[in-house]
Amino acid sequence: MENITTFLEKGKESAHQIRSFINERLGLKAEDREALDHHSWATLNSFETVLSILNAPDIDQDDQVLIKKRKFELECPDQSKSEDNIGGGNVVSKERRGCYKRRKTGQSLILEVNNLTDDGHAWRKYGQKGILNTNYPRNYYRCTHKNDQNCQALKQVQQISENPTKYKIIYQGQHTCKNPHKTPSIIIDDSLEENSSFFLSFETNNHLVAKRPINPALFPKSPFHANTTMVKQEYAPIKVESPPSATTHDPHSGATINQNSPTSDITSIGFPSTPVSEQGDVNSSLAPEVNASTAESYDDMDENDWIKLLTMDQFASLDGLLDNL
DNA sequence: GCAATTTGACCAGC
DNA sequence: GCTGGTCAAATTGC
Repeated sequence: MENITTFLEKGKESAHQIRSFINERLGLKAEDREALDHHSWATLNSFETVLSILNAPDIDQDDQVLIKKRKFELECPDQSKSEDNIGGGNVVSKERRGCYKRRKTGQSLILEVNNLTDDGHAWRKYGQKGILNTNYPRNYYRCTHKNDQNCQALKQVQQISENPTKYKIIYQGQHTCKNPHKTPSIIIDDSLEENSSFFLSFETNNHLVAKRPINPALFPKSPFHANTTMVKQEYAPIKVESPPSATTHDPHSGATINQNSPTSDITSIGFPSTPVSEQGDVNSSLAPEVNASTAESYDDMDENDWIKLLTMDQFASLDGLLDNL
């Protein structure tokens, strides 16, 4: 870890020097200077981002979680395993109600989509909650394989008050389950990408990962790019209160579902500047256009993988700029 | 009958 | 005390 940090610090410093060098030694036109500013900022920001993640006080937080977990286990024996051996009756079950470990906001991925479709995983709804200052309830999902494979992935889906045709999806935790029946990837309609904006957010505890929209081309193979043929209506069971003009009634579940299109049109994936609980809707107006790509599995990619891509892309951009000078 | 969803209650964190 | 996340009994659908 220390080596990584050292290398990143050096890379950051080098990027800074390159920027200074170009700025001072070369007579740039205003537009070139602007481009240089943009790319150098992005490059430096990438280093800052990675460093901030690596330097996050994870160990301390993990320790705290561990302590709380132990306390929880003492007071509330593991519910999934002890359901049958703690006295067994409804009375005991009721007494244990609410005895759980509430998750602290860990790393989360925030998406803003036009439609709700399959993201390649099976989810089971476990709650719905009205949220203050919002017109629509927030739906809570956990991985279907939570019990059989102890998969800890969670997902929240909420229709955006200001723009009811869109939904904010928050993914928390990573899938540890193996589900051969599900194809990975989030689906996006190529046809809409031209005018779409992407924001991607990986949040850590109290940690701002980035403050600025990123180029979606950074994620040429991201799960947010896919073709439209893989779409499956995953969310039919979700009771969402869409505007009358854009909704229909699902005969299967009785739920109201969005009818805009069968695709999952991700319009923004954000780097919010505030924690999940505080941030408003993700601003998509600043992001550049999106290039379409094909669907692939990115289940294996974690936050650092994306950041590597991000960093590499910024270097490539800077490289291209230098070539043109 | 089983699995998934609904929904009121409970509790942690702020 | 309020808000949001989770639990679990009840309900619904296949």
